[in-house]
Amino acid sequence: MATINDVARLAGVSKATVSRVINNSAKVNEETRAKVLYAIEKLGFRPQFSAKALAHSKKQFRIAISLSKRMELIKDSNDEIGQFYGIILKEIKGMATIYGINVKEILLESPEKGYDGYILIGGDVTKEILNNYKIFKKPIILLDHYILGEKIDSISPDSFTGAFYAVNYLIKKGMKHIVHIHGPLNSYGFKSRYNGYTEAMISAGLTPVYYEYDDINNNIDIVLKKIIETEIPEAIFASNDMTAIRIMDELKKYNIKIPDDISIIGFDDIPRAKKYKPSLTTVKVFKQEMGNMAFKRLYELMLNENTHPVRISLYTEFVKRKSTR
Amino acid sequence: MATINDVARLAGVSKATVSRVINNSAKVNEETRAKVLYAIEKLGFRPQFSAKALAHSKKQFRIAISLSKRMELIKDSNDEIGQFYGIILKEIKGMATIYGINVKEILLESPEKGYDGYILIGGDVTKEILNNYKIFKKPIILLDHYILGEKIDSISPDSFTGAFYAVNYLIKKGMKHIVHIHGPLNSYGFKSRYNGYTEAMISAGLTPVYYEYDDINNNIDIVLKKIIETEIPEAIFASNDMTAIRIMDELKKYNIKIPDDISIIGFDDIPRAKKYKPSLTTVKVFKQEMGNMAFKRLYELMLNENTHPVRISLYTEFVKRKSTR
DNA sequence: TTGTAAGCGTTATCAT
DNA sequence: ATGATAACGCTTACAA
Repeated sequence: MATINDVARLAGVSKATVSRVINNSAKVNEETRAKVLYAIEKLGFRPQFSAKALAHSKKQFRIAISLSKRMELIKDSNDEIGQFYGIILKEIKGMATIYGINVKEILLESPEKGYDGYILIGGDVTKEILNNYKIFKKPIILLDHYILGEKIDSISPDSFTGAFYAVNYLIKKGMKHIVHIHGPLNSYGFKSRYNGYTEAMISAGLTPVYYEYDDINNNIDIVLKKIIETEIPEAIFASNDMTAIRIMDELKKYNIKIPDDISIIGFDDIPRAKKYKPSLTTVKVFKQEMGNMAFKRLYELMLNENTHPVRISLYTEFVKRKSTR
Repeated sequence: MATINDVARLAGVSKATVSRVINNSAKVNEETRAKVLYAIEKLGFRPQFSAKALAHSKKQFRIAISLSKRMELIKDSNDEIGQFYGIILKEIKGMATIYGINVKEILLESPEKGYDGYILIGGDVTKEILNNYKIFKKPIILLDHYILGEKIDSISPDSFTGAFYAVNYLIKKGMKHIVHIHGPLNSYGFKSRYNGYTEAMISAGLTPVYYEYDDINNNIDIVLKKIIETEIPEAIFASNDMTAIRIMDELKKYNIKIPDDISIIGFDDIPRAKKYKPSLTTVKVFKQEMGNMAFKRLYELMLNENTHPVRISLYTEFVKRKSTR
């Protein structure tokens, strides 16, 4: 277990010098550098991240969190943002405080230079937007999103598995006519839930039925009308809890009983899901943990640790409540 | 940025006591505990992982790495294990040395109690085997594997995307008749590559053609014969480099020219891929980084940090060499 | 250009 | 039951 001290001793220099060599943080005589490099090689030394991080802990980093225009729009009409991204945001800011790091919220569509790292939130990030951040040459995290082909660190819930098991729950209850109402599929999360639903249906020999719902126009009444006009399905699996709740609101107008006439499942487990009558069966997304991991990962990257980009999926949890049989 | 010192000061105790409260590591008077808890709450204190890890760095952990019987079997007939898992293993052991942690290799099928953490390697881990490890109640990492429905930390390459882009490369070259030779699909990695291939083919309007290859019986000659008997495809995408190399060996016997008559793509980028004539076009899996991440994640878990289980996928990289047009 | 030494936030040993 | 203090491995003023 070679430490910087061992290297220093073998190379016959001080550990400060070793540190300088490792980090290229100051001029070092070529001969000295060679000696140090040799010792590092010889001992198989690799700096320990914890020690590095600790020593850095008073360093003043600045990070930016980017939220899209669309979120700002929706924010006014309902509390979707607060119930989901709000929790994530709070965690990130909390972690930042602990680590003594400055956080600024900026508009996703207007990238601002000058931060040590960026967390881009939600499914509105496109390749084009991303490119405008890449040019800053600073670490970037996609939170609750992923873009195929982009080697950018990404943190998201395991939507596929979550959806798969939720729909399977309905199937095991003997239901066959299960429809999926989903948000825009350019959002990776929605797309994965869509895929999870599809996979569950197909492998059970059932026919998937999809309806798209646009949360900006909030056209759930129209969508639902269309669904009901043909036949009331046994269950609806919605892309997220907000949508599920709106569906239930609408269903009440038609005097359709939940869960007796129809079962509803959402996704996210926002606080409201539990309070609503009937309480909403859903797939819990670990929002706080997502925020935490996003922060930690960004912190690692800012300290140049483990820089190979990764995609992190957090396991979800099926939560049975009153909206399903 | 509250530290343990701030908490101690506010609670009017020493930081040693605060530490005892946080970790439940020793008896603490109920009143004192209450004061400390209050201070923690008030200040929003959360211990900093780096500091914790550093302080723990002399603690003697013991971890086990489990390799399957099948790997032992294959190991004799070729160097597949060394070329792929060998690199991963080496990295894990290297990290362990740095962290002063003891590593023992054990047989996957014979779980041994008494370690502080386990890394289970490869696609041979079944739910049943996993259960025998779970009862130890110690952190477990699945390396290069994932089991649907099991909430166990998992590290693997992003095989789907890797395969998708590799096959797309061939498609863009104008090829239409591309077959996939894959290993056992209970291995998550093989399954994902299979899915990536399928997705690429289907979305290009092409028909996927699959052949399974069993690396224990090493029946590549039979498989290849079957393929050629009908028609020589324009390209073969193999589940991994070892298989691709065997295919090329076999192809030479038929005097079929690579890449003129047929293009070959593998997966993994094992050292041999580069040396082989013709050098093998492949998808690079970051083996060392995988080992590194597996170790780090296990270490976190052993220190009770960030315990929510996650799936980590490492981005891959397409490497164009001479075996493709 | 290099070395000395303080300091980062925890844990753990040893007193009390 | 609690406190004082050394130690963990590294970075970074400040000195030389």
